[in-house]
Amino acid sequence: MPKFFFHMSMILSEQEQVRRASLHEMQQLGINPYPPEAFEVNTTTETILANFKEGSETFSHVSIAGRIMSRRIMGAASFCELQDATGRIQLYVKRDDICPGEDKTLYNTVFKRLLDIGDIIGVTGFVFVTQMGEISIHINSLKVLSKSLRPLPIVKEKDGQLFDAFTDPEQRYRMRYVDLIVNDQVKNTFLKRTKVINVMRDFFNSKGYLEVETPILQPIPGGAAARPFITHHNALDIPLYLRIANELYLKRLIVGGFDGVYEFAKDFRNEGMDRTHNPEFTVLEIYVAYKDYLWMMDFTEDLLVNVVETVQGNNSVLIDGKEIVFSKPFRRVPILEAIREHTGIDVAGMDEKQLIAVCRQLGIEVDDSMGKGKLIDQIFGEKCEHHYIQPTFITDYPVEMSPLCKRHRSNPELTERFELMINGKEIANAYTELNDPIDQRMRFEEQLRLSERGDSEAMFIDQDFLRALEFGMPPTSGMGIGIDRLVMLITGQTSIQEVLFFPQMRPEKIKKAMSHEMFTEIGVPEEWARQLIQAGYQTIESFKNEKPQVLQQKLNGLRKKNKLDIPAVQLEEIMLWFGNL
RNA sequence: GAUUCGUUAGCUCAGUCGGUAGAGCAUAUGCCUUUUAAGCAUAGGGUCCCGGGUUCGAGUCCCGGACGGAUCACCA
Repeated sequence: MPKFFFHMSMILSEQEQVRRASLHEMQQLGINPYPPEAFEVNTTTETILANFKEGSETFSHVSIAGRIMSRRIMGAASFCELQDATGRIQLYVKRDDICPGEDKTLYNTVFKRLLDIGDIIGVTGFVFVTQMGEISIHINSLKVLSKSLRPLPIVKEKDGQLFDAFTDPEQRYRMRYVDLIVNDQVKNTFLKRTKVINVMRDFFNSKGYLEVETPILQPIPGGAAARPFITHHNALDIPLYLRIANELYLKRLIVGGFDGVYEFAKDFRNEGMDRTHNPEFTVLEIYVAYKDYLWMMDFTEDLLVNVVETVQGNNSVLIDGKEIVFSKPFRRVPILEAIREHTGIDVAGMDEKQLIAVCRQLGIEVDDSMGKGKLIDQIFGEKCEHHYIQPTFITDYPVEMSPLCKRHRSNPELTERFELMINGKEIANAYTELNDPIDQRMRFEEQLRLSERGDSEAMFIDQDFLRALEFGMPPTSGMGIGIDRLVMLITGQTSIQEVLFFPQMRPEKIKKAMSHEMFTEIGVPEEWARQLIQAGYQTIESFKNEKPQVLQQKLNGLRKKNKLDIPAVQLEEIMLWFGNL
């Protein structure tokens, strides 16, 4: 239980009050609006709509449950739309069919008056086609399964055009449950997300690689360059960090003798939030022993072609009006060549001073904390990255940028690394992993020097990881894919919040509705205290500063408006309350 | 963080020159046995984001603030 108790007198809108009254009336009629027993469902709207043929007996006894999404009441017969997990179907509700006896309460009172849009019901009946040609269920029983106390936004649709759409991103993300109920496409995005992950998992399992779990709480946040979240473990009295990557743990498992390990991991980075960044995000990382980054490029191509073909049904996706085609082989471009291609400058072999000069020449901002690696990264990011729309492997990054990556077999200034760029953004990152423990230690120490220069993202030294490498890690290739960004790409979404069920939001401002007790304490009768809250006096201050005459007018106005069955308030009473302040 | 736009009924949105706050849907009531975003009719529903200021008078003008969107910059 949370430690916080909000003492609030809830101010309900008219519609919420009506729904609570309906709930109460149902209970008076002996109907449990939240029954405990299971309701047997024997089909789905999707199954019916896909398979019903007029005249067939297949759907003559259906039992189905879902949420009421619209109602058209026409007297002794009505139509309403029921939405289940698979879609919507129209119900035809005829009074004498759901109320075969004398008692017509279930139809006249419960269905027509006490049920609302948003309520969850279970029905049985038979499927037929209306005169308008719509496949519908003619129901013969109806059971209330859950009463909804808040009105849903009502979104309507005709020929693909939406009316009164629920589109405010803040509302949609904060109340994703509502978004999922009323915005049909939203569900599809998340179904695709799960499908992407399942296809990847199947692909890895079919190769015999092992899905593993590694620590989220880490004493040293390693494996990437980023600012971590920090927390504290009470029993050990040490700081712990939420992981920014799981790379170093997966490599320990390769040391331990597994041939291939992978993890769909939540990583956490204490950085800015925008349409491509959420503080927690999902990354797939996979490590395979006895392979190199060239092998990993082929593997990544196979993986992504497989994912896109399975999820999309073809080999392309459409995003920002651009068609992106996934077919082997993807283009491969060394980073220095990419820079030469887009700037005309050959930065190979340049030292820090020369690189800074190049950045200045190209109008790229630099600062003192930047080393060679970061400068080159900056040039690539500014001048090249956005050009790579079709899947392209950018390879052979400078050694300073990649402290966990093995030096290039033909040039020790470079590393055996690739990033996969799609639609101008990085989707995957992979190395021939550095397994030389002495080189690894030197690279960490270089990071430490960067850190001392003020690079807050430089890596920490993980002594246990170095110890593991010293026992010997087989040559290994590793690869990571940002799952959220991959899903954005495949679903054509341009913001990460659209592919996360519950993106991080600024805490909601809870409007402090003060309790009416603070007014009763100074002698205001209960009923008037409630009216004061409604009149907008939410603090004693605002109340105290009001003129007694104004208060009297407002309260008696509310008395008339709300048809209160109490005598009008007198000025003397109000003066008495003020006296008690 | 910068720029810019926005915040009005349960929802989607109008609101002119500063002068009694509006529409559609939703809700309530009445009528109605196959309707198609909306069956017909009537009614109720507002802290115009918050706080100051100008003014006889502010949803509207000015200042400050909160929250959100979009764009840009940094990180996956």
